[in-house]
Amino acid sequence: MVGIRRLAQHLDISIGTVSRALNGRPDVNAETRQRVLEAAAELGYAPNQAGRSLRKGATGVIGFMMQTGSEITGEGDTFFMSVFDGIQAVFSRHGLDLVVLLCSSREDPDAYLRRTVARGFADALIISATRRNDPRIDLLAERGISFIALGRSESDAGHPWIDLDFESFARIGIDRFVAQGHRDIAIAAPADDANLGYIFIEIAEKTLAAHGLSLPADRVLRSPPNEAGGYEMARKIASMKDRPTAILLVNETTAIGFYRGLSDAGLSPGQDIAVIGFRDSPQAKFLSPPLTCFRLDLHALGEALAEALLATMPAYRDEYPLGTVRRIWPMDLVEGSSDRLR
Amino acid sequence: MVGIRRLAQHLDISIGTVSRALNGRPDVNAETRQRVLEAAAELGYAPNQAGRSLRKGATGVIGFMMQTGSEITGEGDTFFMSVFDGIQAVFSRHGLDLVVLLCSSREDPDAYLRRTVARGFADALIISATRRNDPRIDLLAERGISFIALGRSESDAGHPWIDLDFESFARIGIDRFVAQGHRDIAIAAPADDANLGYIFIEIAEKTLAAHGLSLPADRVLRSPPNEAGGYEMARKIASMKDRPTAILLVNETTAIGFYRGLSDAGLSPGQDIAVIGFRDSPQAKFLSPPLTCFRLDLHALGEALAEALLATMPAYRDEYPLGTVRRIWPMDLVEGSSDRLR
DNA sequence: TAGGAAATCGGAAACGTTTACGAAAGAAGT
DNA sequence: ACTTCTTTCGTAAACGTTTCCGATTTCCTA
Repeated sequence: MVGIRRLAQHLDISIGTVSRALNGRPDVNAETRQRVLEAAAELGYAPNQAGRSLRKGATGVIGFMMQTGSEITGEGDTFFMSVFDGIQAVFSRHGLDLVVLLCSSREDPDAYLRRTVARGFADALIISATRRNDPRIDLLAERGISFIALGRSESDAGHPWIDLDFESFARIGIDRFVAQGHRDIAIAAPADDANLGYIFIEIAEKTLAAHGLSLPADRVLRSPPNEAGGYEMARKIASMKDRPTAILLVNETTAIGFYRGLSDAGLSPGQDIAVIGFRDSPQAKFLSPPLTCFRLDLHALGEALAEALLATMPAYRDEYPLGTVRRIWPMDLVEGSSDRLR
Repeated sequence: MVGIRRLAQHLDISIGTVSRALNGRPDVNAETRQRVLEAAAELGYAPNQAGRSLRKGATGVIGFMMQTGSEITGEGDTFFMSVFDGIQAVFSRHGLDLVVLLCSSREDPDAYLRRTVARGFADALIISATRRNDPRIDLLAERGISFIALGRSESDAGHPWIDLDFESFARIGIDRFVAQGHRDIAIAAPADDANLGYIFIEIAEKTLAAHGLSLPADRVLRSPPNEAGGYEMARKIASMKDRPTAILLVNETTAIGFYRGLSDAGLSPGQDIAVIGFRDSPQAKFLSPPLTCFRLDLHALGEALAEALLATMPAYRDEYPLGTVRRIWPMDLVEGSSDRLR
C-alpha cells in the first residue's frame, strides 16, 4: 500500500505539501499541485481512512441503521433502495458515503447502536423503524451525535425527523369509504413494536370520530407487515360473522397477501370488501383489481433526509442553515378500483 | 469522548496496561484487569475505531457491496436480508461487523470499489451481481484483498465464490416440461449485464439439446429482473402467433408481473402456458395458481459465504483451514400447479 | 534600496491505539 | 547469598494523516 510518505519521497517534497496539494489547500504552487495529483494517480495513492479520520476526528461516512430480517422484509424491497438513492444523491455532492449498518436480528438494537456509536464508525446516523419510546434517540442526543429519524416517536430530544403523512392517508381513505356509505370500517396495522402502528390507530380513530363513527377493538387488526400477515388477516375477516365492509391497510406488502387470502376464502376485494392500501409498490401495481393506494416520492424523501441531517452537522451548518426539521412527508392518492364496491 | 488515556489516569496506571487488560493479554494482574474492566464500563469507554485500526491495520468490518436501485429491487426483498442474517451469524462469533457498502446508481461500480478498497474501509469484501467479465475481481485479487463473490464469473483470479445451482434449475425444469410433452420451451433471463443471464441461457441450451430440442433466438426472452419486466414478457408472448407452450423464469420477482401480464391478455399460467419460476419468495407464495419453483436455504448460504471468506483471511486461517471455496448452492423443487397444463 | 507583504514550503506535533521492549520486584532454585 | 526465572507493569515507538507554525524566497511598494 502506497502512503503519503512514499508519494512525498517519490516527488522529493515534504508530506505536508503533498497533503495540502491533495486537499486543495490554497498555499501550494499550482505546478506542484499538478505534479502531486499526477503522481498520486500514477502510484494509485488513496488516503488511508484510519489515519485520516484519526487526525480529523471525522470519517466521512454516514450510517443508516437497519435490522436484518425485519425491515426490508416488512416494508418491501424497493422502498429503502429508493430512499438510499435519494440520500446518496445529496451526500455524494459533499464527498460523504452512505453505508448500511446491519444490526443482527439476534442483537438488541439499542446495544448495537451504543457499540457502533462508541466506536466512532460514522459521523452521523439515520435511524428508521422508530419505536414509540426509542432509547436510541436519547442515546444519540446524549452523546451529541448528529442524527435524523425516519419516523416519529414519543421520545423527543429536539431531534429532526421525517415521517410519512398517515394523517392524510387516514383522512382521505376514510372519507372515501364514508362517501360511499360505509359505516363499518376496519384498519390493519403492523404488529411489531414500531411506532407506526400505534399512531396510525390513533389517527384512524380520530378521523372516524369526526364522522361520528367509532373504531371497536375487533376492527383493529394487527399482523406482521408482510404477505403472510395480510393473508392471515384476510382469512380472519372472511370468517367473521359480521364483516367490516371496508378496510384500510397501512403496510404495503400486506395487500398482496390480503388479496390472496380473500380469494382463497371465496371473496373478492372491491366486491365483497372495499380495500385501500398504502403504497403503490411495484408488486401492488400487479394486483387485480387495481389497488387504490398512495404514491410517495421516495427519492425526494431520501434527499430531504440527507439535507436535514447535514443541517444538524456542525461541519455543514453554513451550507444548510435550516432549523431542526420535523416534517410530514406527503403522498398522493392513486385511484384503483379496489375501494368501490361493484 | 473518554479515551484510553483518561481511563488510565483515572485508574492511575499506564495506558499500556489498560490496553492489555482490555484486550485480554496474559501479562496483566487479574485484579488490575478487573479494575480496568469496571472503570471502562463505568466511564462508558469504547476503543476508538480510527486509532485502533490505524495501529492494527485491520478494521473488524466486512463489506457487502451492492448498488442502489439495482439489486434489492431486482432480486426481491427478502433474498439479501436472509443472506445477511446468515453472514452475521458467523461473523458475530468473531467480533466482526457486516456493513452494506452502497454504490450509487450514478457511480461506476468498479470506480466505487477502487475508492473503497484504497481507503481501507473494510478488511474483506463480498461482492454480488457478478458480471461476465468483472474488473472488480481482478482489482481485489491484485491488491490482495480477501473477498468472495456471490455469483460466478469468467474473470478468474483463483478466488472463492458461491453460486446458485442453475444447472439443476434448468435440468429439472426442462425435464418436467419435456415429460409432459412440451417441445416448444422458452426461457426468460435478466436483461442486465449480470453473468447470471448469460450462463443460464447456455445451460438451458445444453439441457434442451440433451433432449434433442433447440433454443431458437426468439425463445430467449430478456427483461429487467422485476415485476414490470415480467409483465412485458407476458404481453409479448401473448401477442406471438405461435406461442411457446412452456417457459422457465429465472428471476424471482418477474413471476408476479408475468402472471398479471398473462391475465391481462386473457391467458392463464398453468392453462395456456406452463410456467416454472425461480424462487419461492414471499410474494410468489401468493400467486394463483401456485407457482412451481425452487426453494433455497438463504440463511445457510450466508453462513457458507462468511465461512468461505474467513478461510481466505490470514487472521483466521487457523480456524478455517479450508481451501478456496468454489461452490454451487443447491435448491429444491417446490411443486405448484403452474407447470402442468390442465 | 529597504522594508513589508505574499507565496510557498518543510518541520513537527497531534489524533488514540497497540505492542515490542525493558525494568522492577518478587519467587524459586542452587 | 547469588543467580535465574516469572510476573507485572511502564515507556516509547509506530500506524498515516492533517495542520499549525515558522522559515525561506519572491514580489511589490515607498
